[in-house]
Amino acid sequence: MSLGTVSNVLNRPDRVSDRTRSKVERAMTELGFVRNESARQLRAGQSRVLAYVVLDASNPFFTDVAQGIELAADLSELSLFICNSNNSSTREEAYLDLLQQQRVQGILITPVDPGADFLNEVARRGTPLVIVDRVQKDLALCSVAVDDVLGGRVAVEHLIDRGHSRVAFVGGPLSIGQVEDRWRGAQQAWAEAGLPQDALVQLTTSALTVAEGRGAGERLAGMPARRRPTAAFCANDLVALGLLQQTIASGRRVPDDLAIVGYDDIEFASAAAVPLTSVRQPRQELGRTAAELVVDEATNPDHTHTQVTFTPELVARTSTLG
Amino acid sequence: MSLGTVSNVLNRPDRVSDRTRSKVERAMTELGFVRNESARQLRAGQSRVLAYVVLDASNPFFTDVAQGIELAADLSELSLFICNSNNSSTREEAYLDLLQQQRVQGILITPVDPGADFLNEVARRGTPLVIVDRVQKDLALCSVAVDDVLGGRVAVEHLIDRGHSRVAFVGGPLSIGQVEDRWRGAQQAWAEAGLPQDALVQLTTSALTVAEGRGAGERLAGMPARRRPTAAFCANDLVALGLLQQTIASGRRVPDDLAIVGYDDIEFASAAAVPLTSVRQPRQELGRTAAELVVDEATNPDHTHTQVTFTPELVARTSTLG
DNA sequence: TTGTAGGCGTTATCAT
DNA sequence: ATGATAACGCCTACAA
Repeated sequence: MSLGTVSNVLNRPDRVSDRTRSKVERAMTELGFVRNESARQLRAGQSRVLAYVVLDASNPFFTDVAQGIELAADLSELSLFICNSNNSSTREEAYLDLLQQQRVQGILITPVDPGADFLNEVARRGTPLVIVDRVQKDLALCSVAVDDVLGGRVAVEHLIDRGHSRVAFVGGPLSIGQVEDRWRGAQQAWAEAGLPQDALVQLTTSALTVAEGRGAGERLAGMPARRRPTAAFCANDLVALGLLQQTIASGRRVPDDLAIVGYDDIEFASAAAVPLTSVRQPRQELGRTAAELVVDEATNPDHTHTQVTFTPELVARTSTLG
Repeated sequence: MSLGTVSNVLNRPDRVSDRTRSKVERAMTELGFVRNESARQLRAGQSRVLAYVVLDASNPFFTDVAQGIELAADLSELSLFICNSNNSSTREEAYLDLLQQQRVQGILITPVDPGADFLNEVARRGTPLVIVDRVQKDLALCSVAVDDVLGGRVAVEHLIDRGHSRVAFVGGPLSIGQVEDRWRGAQQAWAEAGLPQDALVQLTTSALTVAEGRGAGERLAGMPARRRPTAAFCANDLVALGLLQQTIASGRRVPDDLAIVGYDDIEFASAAAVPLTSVRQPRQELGRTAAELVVDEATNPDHTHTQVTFTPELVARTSTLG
């Protein structure tokens, strides 16, 4: 019995006699043999792993996207590793290096900065990479995104429809592309309605978290009543939930004293103190599509880079409807 | 210029003359060279990666645990891969196989079934493994957990203190160890207060999700008023939020018509329709401690298996205090 | 059916 | 300062 035979037991069991095979198998379990994936991969040249480098693993929006990716990965019999960059460029780049070195089949990423050079660099070096939740301007990469400018528009148009003429945009930092787009959309809708520019107030937060939303609520409450907005459009649901919570806790009412629109329509939005009006993105589909694109890029020689854009949709609930 | 020199540029740059070194480095970036981690690892025998196999990536409780793990992993300069078993034993086992084969430094896992043989098997085969959020009965493994029986007790004691004498336990399936423990704790507190056994009603759900919580709310509402509990203790916050939402949506009031206690104290608990009383677990610390234990097991030859148990703490809010 | 040999990319040792 | 070489574990073509 030789080395090659053992390998055959693993890879072409039919070529091995029953007796030899069972003998080998017994030995394996007894000795606790575990295939060395590094060696296999070194020989094979590629792995059966996808990775999703996510901006914030604790934001339910991204875990839903991840679930969509998993769905598609399962169909292609690939495993998914989730890597949390936690909004840090440094961490993000470290993960990208590691994943390339591991020769994963493909990388999905919601990047801190979609303009960063090293993203294109990854693809140039041969690892398929798809941008999730951001459009890529230059067309050197695949991307799957939702039209955030449009999302910002529909949110603010809804508030205008409800009669609000003094509105706050709550979110930040603006260096986050998603935030900037939503803000731009908000401004467009505002301008088109012919409302005075200074009646759309920007309340910048330093992160898109519940805690920052609460803080914004305090700042809002501190404004003189005359200048105080009667409605707020938040850059995501976490901020909106924080704002909602702070507003109610301080004795003001939603939507009577302050109407609130969120963004993402995470599951908790409808379970909030006051069910939250929000701009829904097709989260799972975003993930599924992105995964299909990496797989295509990894396996189809005729792959062409594709930019998919989904359309967001306003879901109106009590927080604006009273 | 030979192969060995190139390797030296990468690993001991000081042994290479400046001219050669820069020449090699230039070539590398031009050609888009990427180190092959498989080959490195094959030679080195081990990797700089930890993995956390999590039960449900979309439950904020687990993402907070993961954040704790990341914190500790960073300190040891290890990367963390998050793998979502999504409550499936099959997926869980597939991930475990893959990770062992990849020779990761260590595995952290919140298992579907902490009694499963293959968990011990992993450790026996040489990959350090720590159980997170479950105690391990036999002491062959490290584990970090919270005393869920105690958690169940304090939750129900709190409700008894508030004067409730007919309480529902909402959660399931009971095959989930955490659920069973919390239910046991609830029963103990109930018995010790001398209350009639059948006044502690069990409302079983098929999963610990918001949707299941809503469903339980409907069943609760359907009970005849005489027998209907005046309070509910939910096996986790997701269920509690669903129940809360359904209760309010159907026009009943919390806590007047129904008091609710959740479990985990996730961030959304305090932002809920009615701020949720919940049993807090030290989530980040759970993760941090677990990571420290795997690292110890991986690096310290004198490592001894340790079972760490944390104590939960009741956080009383409006959903029980009115 | 079973055994043998070469090579995947990297690193460390040893010799130049 | 640089170059040659063996070894890590696995897989596969080929030989016996």
